[in-house]
Amino acid sequence: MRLSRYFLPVLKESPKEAEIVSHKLMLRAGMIKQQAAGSYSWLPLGYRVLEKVKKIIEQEQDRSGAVELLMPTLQSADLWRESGRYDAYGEEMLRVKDRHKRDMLYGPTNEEMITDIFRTYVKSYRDLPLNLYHIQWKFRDEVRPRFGTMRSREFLMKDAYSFDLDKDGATQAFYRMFVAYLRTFHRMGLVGIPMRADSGPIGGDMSYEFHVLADTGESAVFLHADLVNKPIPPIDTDFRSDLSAIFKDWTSLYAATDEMLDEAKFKTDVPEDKRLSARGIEVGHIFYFGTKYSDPMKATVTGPDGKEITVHGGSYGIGPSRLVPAVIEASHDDAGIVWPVPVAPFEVTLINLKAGDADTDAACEKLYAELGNAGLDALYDDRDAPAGQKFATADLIGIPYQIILGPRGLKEGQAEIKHRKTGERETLPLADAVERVRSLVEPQRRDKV
RNA sequence: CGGAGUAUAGCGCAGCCUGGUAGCGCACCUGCUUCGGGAGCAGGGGGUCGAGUGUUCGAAUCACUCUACUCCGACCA
Repeated sequence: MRLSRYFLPVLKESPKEAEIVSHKLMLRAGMIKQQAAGSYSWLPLGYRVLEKVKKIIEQEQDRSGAVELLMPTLQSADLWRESGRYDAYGEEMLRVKDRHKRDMLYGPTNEEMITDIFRTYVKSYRDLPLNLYHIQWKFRDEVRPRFGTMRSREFLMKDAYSFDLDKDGATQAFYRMFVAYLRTFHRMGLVGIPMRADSGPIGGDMSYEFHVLADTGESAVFLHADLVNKPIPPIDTDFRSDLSAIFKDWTSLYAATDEMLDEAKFKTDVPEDKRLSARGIEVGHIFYFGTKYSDPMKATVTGPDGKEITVHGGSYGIGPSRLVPAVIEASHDDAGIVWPVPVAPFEVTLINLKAGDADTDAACEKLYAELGNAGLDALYDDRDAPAGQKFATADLIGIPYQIILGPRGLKEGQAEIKHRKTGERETLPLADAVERVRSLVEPQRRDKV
């Protein structure tokens, strides 16, 4: 992408409505624009990050055996009357009427709709297990949206819904999502820790929240320090096998948010030097809900013995539009965002220090083409602007690597590479620059772990 | 929904108390000079001062009503 032809409205000062660092940086980096309380446009740079986050989620959902589809945002109230939630859901649900005065709603979630799809088509136990998911915009009319896209009213959500014959089957489905989530957050360059959550009226231990550790997180979390660097289940994990050992392994180490904290247990289960108090941002939630929807909505299949079986379900959410600020909260410095490679809008930016100078332009054009040929996501800053401005922009928008080229270096046949995260700079022959960046970027993509 | 604020150019702000027809920085446009960490000089464009009503000879400024947005709290992917 050539910056001169791109749309990147960066701001020197952050608009006053922004309170937390991720919100400020997303506004300053030209990633989002607020349109109303809790409602945002995703500008090109922000949209690229959101798409990368989505892609990783899709890859890991697919790997786990879940199947993607897409359901509408507007739903008929009738479905929600069936489950009883039309009246149970409060003001948070945005209710609208269509031209025929029919009651509609902007979906805050999709359990009813997916259950309707399931009961229409799935009739036999042989079709189970099944896990269907989609990534769609939701709306919850929060009393008080805040922190930018961290807590917006309209938000993007990946929600998966599993269907199984019985609780044992549903438990396996739960484990598959558990493992998929561990992998998903790791792949984004985050530390995502599963924490026992309140499972409400269902009870049991089948409700986990995943929290990203970040100093500015909204909730206090307490965990065993070994969880932070615990290796995730690898890419060749067999999702058709029994994953209970992985689940037990991870959940044997204590981790809880302040709401669920059992201080006595924290102290007895975790040695003192391993007790970690930190802050976390909730980015995912998985839980088993049994027959809560299948029962009233009559989602049943015929069993081997010819009898009708009410299916057991679970649902599994991840908030991509929240993950973007969560990554920023976990990774930034005074100069701006520091993107982990897997979700960076561009992996490398080429900075032409003297746009308009024929030799420098020619050398940059060549480099830019080579970056593309090497399979790198590259942003070429070809603007006619002072060097300082280009450096500041590159740092602000957080591209992991900067290749800096000006007449001075060009005369020596040298280019400079700056590592955004460490600030480290290296000077190397122009001809080696692309390969050097490629070798730095590739292992950090985490697409083969 | 309770409490507290804010609203003046794209962004950040001053002006309001003490009414006299709007200003600063950044951004934007033109020209020249610059060019390795958000450039310099000169010139220029852009605002029914959130909306409505009222008081007044005169309202960004005073009064009332409304709307939007933000913050703290209770609530949430």
